Amino acid sequence: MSYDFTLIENKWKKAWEEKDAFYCDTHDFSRPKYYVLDMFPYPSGQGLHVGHPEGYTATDIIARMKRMQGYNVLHPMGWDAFGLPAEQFAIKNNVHPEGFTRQNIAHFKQQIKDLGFSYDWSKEIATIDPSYYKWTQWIFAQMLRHDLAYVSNVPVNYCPELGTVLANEEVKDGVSERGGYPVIRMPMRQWMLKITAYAERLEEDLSLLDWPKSTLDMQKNWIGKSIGAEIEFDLVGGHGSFKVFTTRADTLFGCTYCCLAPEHPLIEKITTPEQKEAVEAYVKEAKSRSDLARSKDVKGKTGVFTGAYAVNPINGKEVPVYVADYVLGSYGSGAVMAVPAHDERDYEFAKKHGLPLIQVLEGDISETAYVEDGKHINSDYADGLNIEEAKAAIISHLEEMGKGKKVINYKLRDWIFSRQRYWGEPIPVVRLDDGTEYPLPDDQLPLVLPELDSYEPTKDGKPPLAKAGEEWLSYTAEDGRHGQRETNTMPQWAGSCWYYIRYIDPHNDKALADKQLLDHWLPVDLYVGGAEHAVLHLLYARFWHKFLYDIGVVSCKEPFKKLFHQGMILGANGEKMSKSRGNVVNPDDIVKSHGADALRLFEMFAGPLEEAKPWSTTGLDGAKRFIERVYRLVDDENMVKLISETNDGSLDFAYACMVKKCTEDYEALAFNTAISAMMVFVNECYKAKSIYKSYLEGFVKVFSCVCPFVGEEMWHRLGHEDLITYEAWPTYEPKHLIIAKKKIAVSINGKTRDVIEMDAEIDQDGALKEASASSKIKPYLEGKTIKKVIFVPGRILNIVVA
RNA sequence: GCCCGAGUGGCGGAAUGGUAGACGCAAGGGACUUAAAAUCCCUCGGGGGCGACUCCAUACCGGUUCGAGUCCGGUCUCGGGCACCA
Repeated sequence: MSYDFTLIENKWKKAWEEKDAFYCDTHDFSRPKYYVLDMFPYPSGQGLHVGHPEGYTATDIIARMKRMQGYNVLHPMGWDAFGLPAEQFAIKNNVHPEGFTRQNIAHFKQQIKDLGFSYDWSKEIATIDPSYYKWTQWIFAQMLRHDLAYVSNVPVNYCPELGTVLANEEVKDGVSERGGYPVIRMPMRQWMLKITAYAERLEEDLSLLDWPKSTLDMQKNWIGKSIGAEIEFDLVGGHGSFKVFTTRADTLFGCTYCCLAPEHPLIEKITTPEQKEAVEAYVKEAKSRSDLARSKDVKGKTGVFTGAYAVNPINGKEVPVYVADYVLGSYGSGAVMAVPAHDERDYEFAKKHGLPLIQVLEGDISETAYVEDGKHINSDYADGLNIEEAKAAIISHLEEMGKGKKVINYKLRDWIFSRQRYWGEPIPVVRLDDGTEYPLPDDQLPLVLPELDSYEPTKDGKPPLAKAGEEWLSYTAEDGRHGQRETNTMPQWAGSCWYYIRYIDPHNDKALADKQLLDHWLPVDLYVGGAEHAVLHLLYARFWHKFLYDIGVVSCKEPFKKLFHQGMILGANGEKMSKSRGNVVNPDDIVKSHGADALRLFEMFAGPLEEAKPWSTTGLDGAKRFIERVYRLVDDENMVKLISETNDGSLDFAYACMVKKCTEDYEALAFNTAISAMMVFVNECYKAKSIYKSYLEGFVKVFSCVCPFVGEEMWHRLGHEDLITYEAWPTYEPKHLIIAKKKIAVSINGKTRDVIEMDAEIDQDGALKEASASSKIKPYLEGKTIKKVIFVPGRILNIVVA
């Protein structure tokens, strides 16, 4: 009977389900906990992609190993189910998006089960369940009560094609991240979350995390902490003052003009009548320009003179005030002091508009601004100082005058949190007739999405929920106050900000989750998902977690202790898989043709987990061939005969190596090398005269983490009634790793000239003696003097001669 | 432009500063078979030599070291992220 993967996989899939094999009793605190989490998928209409099983297999291997190591393992799965594609499907077919979404979830779930992942389905959640989004809404209401949510009429990224506003993070190069549609800037009433209030902690606590360096760097850059100074410039003629932000206060003596952003409130006031027309025209154009147009002419450096002058507080010099759109209204104070000699942008602007340069650091400024460190000149008391010294001197001088101080700025902006869509969590707020925003009391949550006749926005651009009818829209509070319900919904990110919390206690209707359980289970020990979420989801989730920490819901500062990004599975041609390239592989087909175990093994063996790896049909064949080779150990008559209850010692070394390597490599998520160690062991088994049964069992345990179906079948065939799931993780005798004879490389002046087998315990003199006797070494030593000998026990002997 | 990361056989990839190419894929040769598949054995970075051997080789240039794919400095190429953040 050869390897019939379909039979084996169906058999054990059924058995696991019947025995509820992967159920996790979260109340069992008697064993150490391990929480291993996947980024939950958006259940799209296309079903699972071969990219999904990569990360899922990685976490599944860890989950299975940890169970065998005696941990109480929480390994859940759920659905990030609100989202645009379902809404677009609903609009097109005029059906409710929920039906389509539920159908997709069912399909995903079946596909995931077919792949043998050991999820505890009793913990399953979907962000679209009212029992789930009740608590998403609750968190939002709490944020509103804590002044972290507010309404603002801000210039937003509006995407006409999608009919909604997007977060800064959702816009790339001036087009929507999803779909690539043009985005324009226009002012609109929006809900905002004050993520900026957490900027410092979001930056600082990155140091607590075991995350990929690239992701930490990306978050750091996104938060964009920058230490500098705020300096006040008075306007000539008593029109008040404005503040600028600079990280180069040391160059203040080199300031030759100032620049305001087109959005700056002072512009209207200070512009002289002669300049009025030009300034108004410039401001009007600058405001209407999209981000895309702005970013396209970075080189342009346009701007106009306002006619006003400001006083440089350090030396009383009057400098002209310009308005230019290279100054951003939303960063710092929306105004800068320009030092063209030492800032590239100011240099460009000054050259273009004929403004003077004052050099305050030694260096060449004939072609470009000089931005390196150096000695200050033309700077009065700061002459001769370097950048850091000059900064300190000038800032403290400004402080004395009351004209400046040290400040910290962040690039991070508040999060635009409302969307003009139907298929999202309704924002649980009523705008009372007196204009206040009233969060719904807890007992009125969840606020369930109302049924509508159609799902597109209204003709006059209002969100779909505006069509819900007066009965839903009109609201009267218990105290008689009246208002209108909010018709915006939350962005897709909302539900994914806290789902890892809900898995711990998914059916709780009194709280997000029981506090005692949260304290026990958080933080997540290992979180695996795509690098595309390096800033968006992972920053938002950290923000919400910190808020929940502040209001006492959770007791740890960070949600995800260790993070890992799996690399992409590329098409066989090395390009990204996509329908248009025609290189998409469907996992269902592979399960049918090669089996789930082969798919899992192939994806883990193809290369390092974090690297992008091309799909390979022959590689998949190879994976299946290895499984067959493993399976023959318990299936092929001649091999079965070799299995022995007594140990002849022939596999001691190979077994110890395999267990050690696999345990360490699994822990490090280095599955490709762990699998190669298993291959080496299996090759040894084929060479051995007998196979010690207990070694074979240990191997099957390790192997079953990657290939659970065939692993379970082999375990059964080895005579076990119980599932392999909770068997103890294999150990080995450390002494089996010690070998008596080792091959020592002998080199002369660093070049290997011979490899000699020596006693492992041999010392330098002994090794030198053996090496000198070698016919390959002798010629190199004749007539030479040995100047130095380097000996690394068990590895190398290097003889330096001259 | 700035910030990360990566460049190793025909291919995917291994190598605590210590025998470069583990393990696998592909290819070639052989065994078994009426035949095929499967399986098993052998070869498999490049040059030179009948051969024992020998020289070259981890993108490129330099450095540190007894010894560098690995550490340091510079260059090039590719991938990812940010992008007028003062």
